[in-house]
Amino acid sequence: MEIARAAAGLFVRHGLRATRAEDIAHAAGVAPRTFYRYFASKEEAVGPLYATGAERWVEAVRAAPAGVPLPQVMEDAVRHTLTPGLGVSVVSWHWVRTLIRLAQANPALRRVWAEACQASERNLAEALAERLTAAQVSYDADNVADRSRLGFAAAVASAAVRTAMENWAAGDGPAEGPQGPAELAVANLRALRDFPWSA
Amino acid sequence: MEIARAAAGLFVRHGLRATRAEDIAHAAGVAPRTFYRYFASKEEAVGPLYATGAERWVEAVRAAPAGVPLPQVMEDAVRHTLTPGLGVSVVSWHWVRTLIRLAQANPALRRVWAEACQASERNLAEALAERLTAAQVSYDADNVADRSRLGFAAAVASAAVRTAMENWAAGDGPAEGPQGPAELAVANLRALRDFPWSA
DNA sequence: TGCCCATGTGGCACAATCTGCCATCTGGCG
DNA sequence: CGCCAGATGGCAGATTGTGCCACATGGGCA
Repeated sequence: MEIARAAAGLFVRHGLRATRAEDIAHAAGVAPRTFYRYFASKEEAVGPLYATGAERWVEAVRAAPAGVPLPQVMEDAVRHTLTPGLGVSVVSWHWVRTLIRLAQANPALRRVWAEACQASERNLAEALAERLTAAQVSYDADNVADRSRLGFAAAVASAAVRTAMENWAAGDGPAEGPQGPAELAVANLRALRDFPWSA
Repeated sequence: MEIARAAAGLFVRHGLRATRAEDIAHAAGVAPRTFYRYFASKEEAVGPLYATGAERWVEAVRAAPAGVPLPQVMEDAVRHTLTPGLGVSVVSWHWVRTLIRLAQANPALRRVWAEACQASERNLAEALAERLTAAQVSYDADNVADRSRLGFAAAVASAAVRTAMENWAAGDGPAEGPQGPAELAVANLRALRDFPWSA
């Protein structure tokens, strides 16, 4: 989204406080009224930026063949999405880190980040449900306990990636190697080796 | 917080859209200016309501003796906090369910809920770090991988409770028994029996 | 007692944020 | 061409959010 990039640029350059919604609209080449058709507030404008990475990850999980075991699927998806140069261009990682730090520093932005994470979590839950039915595992969408278990599995997997991103962004380490977000996330997933994903 | 209760009442009675920040302030017996000293927006006003339950849970974890194994600690804390009549009065559970549903229905409120959950997650991470050092487990707060693992553990435990609450609130089941939030959360925690909480 | 100061509160003005309503433009389609 | 659906922009106005100052309260101290 063009507006989102304009907003991110202004937030980073001039600070969140100093940039008005009108400024973002102007920078993106649209009228203020149009801006408010897409976003309810200036903070929300960067939401799509937070969301795209997560969406790509869930997409990768969704696209995996049904035969591969789920832990393997998620690990592959993580490497595919979070390794610089594969999913996202190398320079973008600087922006990602800056934006996540911005979110940690500002309550309003932190809410946007938190909501983006939970949105992708719901998205992942849907993907997992599809995999379960495709694998002919008994799953009753109307059963509270079943839904709760599935939602929890999605939350756990999402958290593996989210906390990896947050901790990487908080430090100064490189985006590649064992300190990079991809390997941190994989380490988290490995800690779940015995997690009963489908039971 | 008195203001939070007033806000919740108005949100439920008249809807989020129809209640202005000024109305909340008036209902709580304070001036609009005072309202904005405590909350940056009318949606934030119910934040404390979302936060208190989570805080009580983390507090229970923090207060547990160092000798008890962590899974047991968290399970006890869940039962203590989420069983109607113990931590929260029976009638309050109706309010809790209503407020969580409100959050699911409204983007702005959903962000507040999401942020409250992540705040309690950070809180729990701190509590876990204290437990680790108290138990003399090697833990390096300056090491990215160590911090990531700890943050992930906190996220997983938080998610167990959060998803239980969300799924319970979304349905019509009772607040007690195997379909209640306490047992749903315990079931989630049980799925983590092999999780390496401190490694 | 009188003074000072920290803290919480209210009033006022004003900037900024949203939103409803309508006008305009654009592209597809019969 | 005439028409329509969807996206955009302008404008007015309600609502939200904030800086600044004033006032009240209560606690410590000479």
